[in-house]
Parts: sequence; structure tokens; C-alpha cells
Amino acid sequence: MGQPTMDDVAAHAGVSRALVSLVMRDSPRVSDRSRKKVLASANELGYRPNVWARNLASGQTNTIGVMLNDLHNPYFTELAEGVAAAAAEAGMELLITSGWQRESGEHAAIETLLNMRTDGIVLGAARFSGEVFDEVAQQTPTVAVANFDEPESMDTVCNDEAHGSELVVDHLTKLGHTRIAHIDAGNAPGAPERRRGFMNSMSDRGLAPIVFDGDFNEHAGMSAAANLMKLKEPPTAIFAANDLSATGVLSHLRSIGARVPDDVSIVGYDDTLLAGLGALSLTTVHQPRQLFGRRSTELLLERIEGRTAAKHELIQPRLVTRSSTGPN
Amino acid sequence: MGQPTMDDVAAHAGVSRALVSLVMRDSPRVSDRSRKKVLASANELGYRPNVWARNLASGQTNTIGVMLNDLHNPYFTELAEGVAAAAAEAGMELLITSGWQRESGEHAAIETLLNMRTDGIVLGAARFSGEVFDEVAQQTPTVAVANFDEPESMDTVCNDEAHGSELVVDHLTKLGHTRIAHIDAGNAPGAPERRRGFMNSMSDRGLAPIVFDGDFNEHAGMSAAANLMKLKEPPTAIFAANDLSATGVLSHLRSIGARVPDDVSIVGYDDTLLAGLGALSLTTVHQPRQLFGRRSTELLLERIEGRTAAKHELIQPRLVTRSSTGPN
DNA sequence: CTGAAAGCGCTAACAA
DNA sequence: TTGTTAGCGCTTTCAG
Repeated sequence: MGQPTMDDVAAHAGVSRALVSLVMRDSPRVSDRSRKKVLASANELGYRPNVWARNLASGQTNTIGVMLNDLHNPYFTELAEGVAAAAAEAGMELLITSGWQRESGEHAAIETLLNMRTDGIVLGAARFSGEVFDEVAQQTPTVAVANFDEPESMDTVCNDEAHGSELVVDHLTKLGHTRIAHIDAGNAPGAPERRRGFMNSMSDRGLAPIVFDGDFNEHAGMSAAANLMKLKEPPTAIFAANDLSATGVLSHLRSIGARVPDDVSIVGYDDTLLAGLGALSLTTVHQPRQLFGRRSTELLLERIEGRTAAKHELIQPRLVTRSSTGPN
Repeated sequence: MGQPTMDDVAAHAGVSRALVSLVMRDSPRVSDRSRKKVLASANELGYRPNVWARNLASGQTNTIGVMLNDLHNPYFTELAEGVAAAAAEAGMELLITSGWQRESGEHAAIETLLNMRTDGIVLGAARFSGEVFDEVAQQTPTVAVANFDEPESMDTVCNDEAHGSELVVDHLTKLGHTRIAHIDAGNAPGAPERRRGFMNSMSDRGLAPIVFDGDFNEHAGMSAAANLMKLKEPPTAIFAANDLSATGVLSHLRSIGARVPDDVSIVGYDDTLLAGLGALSLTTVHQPRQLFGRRSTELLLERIEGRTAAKHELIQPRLVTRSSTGPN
């Protein structure tokens, strides 16, 4: 025999297996004496409840699963941290699975979770169409942290990207900037909303929005900045798609001898570790990523408890002002 | 009834449950006709094998677990990536668990894995004493990615930190530097080895090693640099504990108007995203973190297959030269 | 509060 | 190649 079973513990403690089971699930209807005796035996034998057997018998797993698109991205790991905290508070175990940035990976990761039959799933994904999500939602309680058009099959939590852009435009115009350029990130997740928010906020103020193609990486920021600075009238402020892209902008500006923020102000998005570095010190939009995880888990728990009507939450970001922005 | 079971599939296909089981585990001894019929039924019913039942019955999980100290740290996520790749190749599922940077978290994370009875565990930890590791190793095949003194109970994979320091000293002395300072990180994981490697390499070359107290963060680099530059004879090159610390050094040097690398050369350690940024461009020591994960998983699989003698691997880092270092 | 007994859904001999 | 039949270790009635 390998690991000791409940029967072993019961025999050792001189009680029935059912009693041991009750103790293990700390039921209140066990006498203190019995409880102590059982616990002592369990401890002595090095007993460890067999989760497989337990879940099979009870039909529950007391576990929720999180699928993250990419562990390298702090966005997802902070999300996971929020999920972990909320799950721990609810006494649930957490299983993490990663899509390793590939769509096929996300599929596999979701399959794993579905096979595990976790009580519910938090989807921190990026690559998926709503359809795939729907299919998951059909099989288990699901909440997605993503910008969707409020599907009925699952709950969603997402950042108010447009509002983030609004905060940026507000900040820059208050500093006196009028020629403000946005380097976007095409159709990457969140990018269209940020772009739209930027364009609307500019129009609202009677300003012409300048938008350049870009992406969520340093190189894109660098080359977009190069093109921007070649304009007859270069912008006095640049709002990059995210912090990484803003870093590229910064590198380029330094390389051509432009001073930040005296000549050009720069704003990032995401408030990653980068933005806070003394050498960069980027003004940026902070998203409460842990809160995303926390709220999504809370919604998921409600679903698990039986709620069926979908809920959709929009979470508000805030601006963090650092030294990359200044008066025009 | 909820999800369909094997019996449902068997009934639907008009065969026995055992046959369905064989098909599900794709045994070769099933006729093509039966296989197709079963698969069709399974598909039609939306059958999904119940992992809990399967594992309970088979006594195996076909899963390995990874415990990571901290998902925010790219070191661990890249490690995990290597593990994931190797696990996938071996046809194993992967379960990730995080200690959320706290020792209590690591305990809980390991408990979760132990409870899941994964076939083996990869420990990507930082906070633990060898004792705790030993206890885990007693219960399941274990491999640790950590600097240990070659325990008998488990395999280990680790970076040759001392050699990394040697590479740095070699690079700097070849550039003509002789007054080289190291900002260390006390007893943080890996730090003592880096420090020792630095001191030995310097002594070997007849140079006096300058070592200042520090830590693995930006602030520590900043204040250590401040102290270093106040010396009567400031160093011409600074070897920081890691990239983050090097970033702090860089910020300080810029703030006092020192030019990098003309006045002072800077070297980091880890080759994180930071080091590659154009605005920082740090010379640093690269560790093949994915390889750590890969090798550790391969070792784990051998253990699972039955090997009992411990193996310990030391993996060699390499220097990545960027523009933060130059001739003296 | 305790004990007996019937499964949970699947695997793994062993027969047929 | 397919079917039969015990379990795997635990939960969960239901009587005592």
C-alpha cells in the first residue's frame, strides 16, 4: 500500500470511516474527543485526503480555474493575484493555466480546466472570439476579463479604456497641449477602445486627433515617434498605446536630442513596472488589475451559487502623473 | 443527470463500457469500426472523460505540478514556459501554482499540489529552507530549481552564478577597468554566489574587490551608487546585483551628470526585458531560464520513471554586451 | 454522535 | 476484439 487511506486512519483511531470523513470536512457534529483522536491518528500516519476520491464522490471540486493568456504579461499575473486573493477568502483552491500567448495554447488550457471540472472558470484571455467563450460558458460557470459586447452566457469585467484615454487628453490639454498624437496598437486587445476614446475626447475639445499606427511594443513606439517628429508641425505631446510603446518613444526622443517633457510630453498606458522606473518616470494610466481579478472571482462565485442573469462590470482607471509630462 | 458518463456513451454506441474506456485511452487493440462508432457517440453526447474518476481508478494523474514563488517575476514565468514545453512533449498536463511571494503562500501552493497528487513536482522557489524541500521530496518525485548543496532526496537544476560574475569581471577587465565595484543583494537567492564569484574573480586578477550592500531592487541600486560615487576614488565600473538594481545605478548616474559608459560602465544580471530597452541598454548576464524549466522537467520525468539517484545540473550563463559598458 | 452500505465514473485484470 | 467484474478512496444517506 502507498499512502494511508481513511480506513487506515479509522482503524488506527478505533472509529468508523464515516467519522473520519466528518472530521476531515470539519463537520460540527463530532465530539471534541473524537475529533482530536482522529486528527492525532491522521497526523501520525501522515494521512492526506485523496482529492480525486473526494471530488468524485462529492461531485464538487471546491476549485476554480483561471486561464491566462500569457504569464509574461504583468497584466495577467496581477489579475491572477486578485483571483487568488478572492478565491482564498472564499476557501476555494486555485488552478492556473496558461495559453502561452498562442490561441492553440488557450484552447488546450481551457480543455485542461474543463476536464478538471473546476467549479468555475475565470478567462483572462486575449486571443479569442466570443464564440469560443460562449462554448466554455455553456459547460461551466464562466466570467471573462475582456472587452466584450456583454454576452448573456457569462459575466464580464473590464477596464474602461475609453475613459483612460479621456483622462490622458484631459491632463494634456490642461497642461496647454493642443497638438497631441496617439500611437495606437491596431486591433490588439483594448487598443480600439483606447483609440476611440482618444479621438472622441479630442473632438469634444475641438482638437484634431493625430493617430499613428503602432503596436504594444517598444519598437513600434520608436518608429512611430520617428515619423511623428518628421512632421512639419510635430506634436508637443505623445500618448502611446502602452508603457512599452512609450518607452520606445522616449528612446527615440532622447536619441534625437529632444528633451522630455520640455520639448515633448509622453504618456503611457498600463502603469507597469517600467513606468515607475526613475530613468523613465512615465505619466501613465493605471488599471486596478488586482481588482479585475477580485471582482471577476466574486461574480464567478455568485454564478456558482446559482445566479444566472449575466452581470457586466466596467472598472475605472486613474491617471498617474510622473515626470514625462509638463506644460506646453 | 449532468454530464454524460461512459455508460451513456456505451449505451448509445451499443457496446460495453470497457470498450469505450479502451477507445478513450486510445488503446491499439480496438477495431477501427468500434473506435469510430464510439468516438461518434461520444462526440454526439458531448462526452468528456471525468479526470477525477480516471485518476482515482488508475492511480496516476498524468500531470506534473510547478510551484512558482512569484508570477510577477519573469524568471519564474520563463521557467514555467520551459516546463510547459517539456511537459507537453511528454504528453503530460501541467498545473501551475504560485506562492505569491510569501512563504506561507508557498506552503499552501505545495499543499495544493501534494493534495492533487500530481505525478511529480517542480519547485521554482525562493523562500525555502532545504528542509521543507526535503519533506516534499519525501512524498513525491521532486526537482528544485534552486541553489542547494546537492541534496540526495531530489534533483536540482541551477544557474552557475559564480561563473556569471566571472564573465562580468572578465569583460570589464578586458575593457581596462580595475576599480570595479559590486552592489550585492545580501542573502537573497543567488546573491551570495554572485558576490563570491565576483570576489574570487577579482582576487584572481590581483584586483581589490569593492563590495557594497544592496538588494534586488531599483532603490538599492540608486543609494549604493550614490555612496560609491562619493568615494575619493569612485569605481570606473559597477556590477549590480541584477538588472533592476543596475537601473537604479543608471538613474543615479544620470542625475549627477555622469556619462554611461564614458565615465562609468554598468553591468546588470538576469537579462530581463529592462536590459534590452533602448533607453537603458544594459550589458548583463543572461540565464537560459527556459532551459532551466526544460531540464528540470526532463529530470523529473526520469524520476517518475523510477530513477532514484539524485542528479544535479549546473547551467552556464552567458554575457550579453550592450551599450552600458565601454573602455576605461 | 456512530456505523453500515450504496454508489461516484472510471480502469484493469480476466474471461469469453 | 469485446464484455464482465472488481475495486480506487471518499461522501452520503439512513438506521442505530
